Amino acid sequence: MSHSLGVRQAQKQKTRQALLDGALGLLEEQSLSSLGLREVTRVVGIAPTAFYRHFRDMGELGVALVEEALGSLHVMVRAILAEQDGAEERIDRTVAVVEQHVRRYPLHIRFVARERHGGVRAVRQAIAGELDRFAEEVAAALKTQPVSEGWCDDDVRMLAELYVDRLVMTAAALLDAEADGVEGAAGQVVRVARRQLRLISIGRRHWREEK
Amino acid sequence: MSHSLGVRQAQKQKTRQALLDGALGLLEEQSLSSLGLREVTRVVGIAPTAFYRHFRDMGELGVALVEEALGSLHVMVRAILAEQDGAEERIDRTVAVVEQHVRRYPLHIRFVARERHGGVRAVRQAIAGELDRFAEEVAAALKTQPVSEGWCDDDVRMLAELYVDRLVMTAAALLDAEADGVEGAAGQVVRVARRQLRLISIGRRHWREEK
DNA sequence: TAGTTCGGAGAACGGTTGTTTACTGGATGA
DNA sequence: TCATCCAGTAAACAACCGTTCTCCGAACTA
Repeated sequence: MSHSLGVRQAQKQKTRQALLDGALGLLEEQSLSSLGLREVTRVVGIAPTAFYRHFRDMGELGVALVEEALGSLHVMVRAILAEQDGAEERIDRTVAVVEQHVRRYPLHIRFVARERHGGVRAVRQAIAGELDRFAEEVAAALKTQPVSEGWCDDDVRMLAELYVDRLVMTAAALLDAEADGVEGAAGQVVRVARRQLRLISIGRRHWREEK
Repeated sequence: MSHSLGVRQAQKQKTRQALLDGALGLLEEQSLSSLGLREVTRVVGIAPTAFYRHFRDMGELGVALVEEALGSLHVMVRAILAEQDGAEERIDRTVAVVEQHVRRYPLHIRFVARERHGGVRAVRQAIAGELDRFAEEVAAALKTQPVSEGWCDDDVRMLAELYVDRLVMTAAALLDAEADGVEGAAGQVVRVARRQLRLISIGRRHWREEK
């Protein structure tokens, strides 16, 4: 396999990616359900009708964007879960990774936060499903940690969901803070997020001894 | 003051409310930035041009909806904070109130969850500001509780934000669960929410003794 | 009662939308 | 080399959009 793709398919994937990128850019300042097919093709520089060669409608493009956006998030979470330090170091590292991810993929974060409860059903479901797999992955990692000894699977899962939600919310808040341009707002968000994770971590350590 | 309002103004407020209600209904299945002016007036049963007698554009109507929706949320939170029972009873009561609120004002909840990160800047800012006042109110209530002794204001505030976010997320999840129609999904959400609040509550009790 | 105010109606505007149909020309594969 | 495929083009369609301007009639005010 000297060339994994023919010229034909390579070019097709190229304009497909251009459509995704163009749409993602436009979605910085509007939501998916108001994004027009013509608007996207205009930005990409192709004829409106060419859109149909790649997606049936904007909803399908949205679902493709979900896979792209949450794929990059998966990388982020794996980077966090790989750490084996103490609780405090892990928290600092977690928030730092989130911060860096927001700076690298701001449009992805914005898209996920916006369309998670957005107006397109198929996209909402795609995000929900992906975040679900996400929580499952986090739960599996939490389970291996010594602190989780004696925890039932349901409790680990609810903790994982708490973490995932918090990470997404923090990322969105961080994005808003940077967009507002208020000096120091981002730093404030980071410091609050650290303390919130710390409080959850404390609750986790004392979970078993209560009931 | 036998009649607080003339027939004129009363009728105006009536159709204004009809516009808000009509828009809110349409917003169940789409987002604000894709909602058309004509679409709303058509549902209400008035001429498109009459819209301008009440709002400059859809963004302004959105901001008005924010005030209406979060006004009802304020009532909910006050009901929660008024309780003076033990931690466990308060958690059960909190989740119950949220559950009942979701069932009474599903469209308001949907709107807030959707437009919190939505495509209309003015509406986003209105929601953010309202949730901020919200967190402040919760923080003030938390501060009076014995558990908060020795807490600095910043820490109380970060806890309040954690609670507010959690409540909004729970309400949205509850709404989705009921919309999906899966039997028992709502109950599952409620049980998870209770345990998450319990874990946060435990973290809160052991906060001071760490660090 | 006479004059004014104003919420709403109606028609018309230029512009944009999604989608269809027919077509072109270069990559593809026998 | 030659027939086939297929990503992208071009034109046309009816439907809808936000907005302006003009007018009406009922509620107000003096």
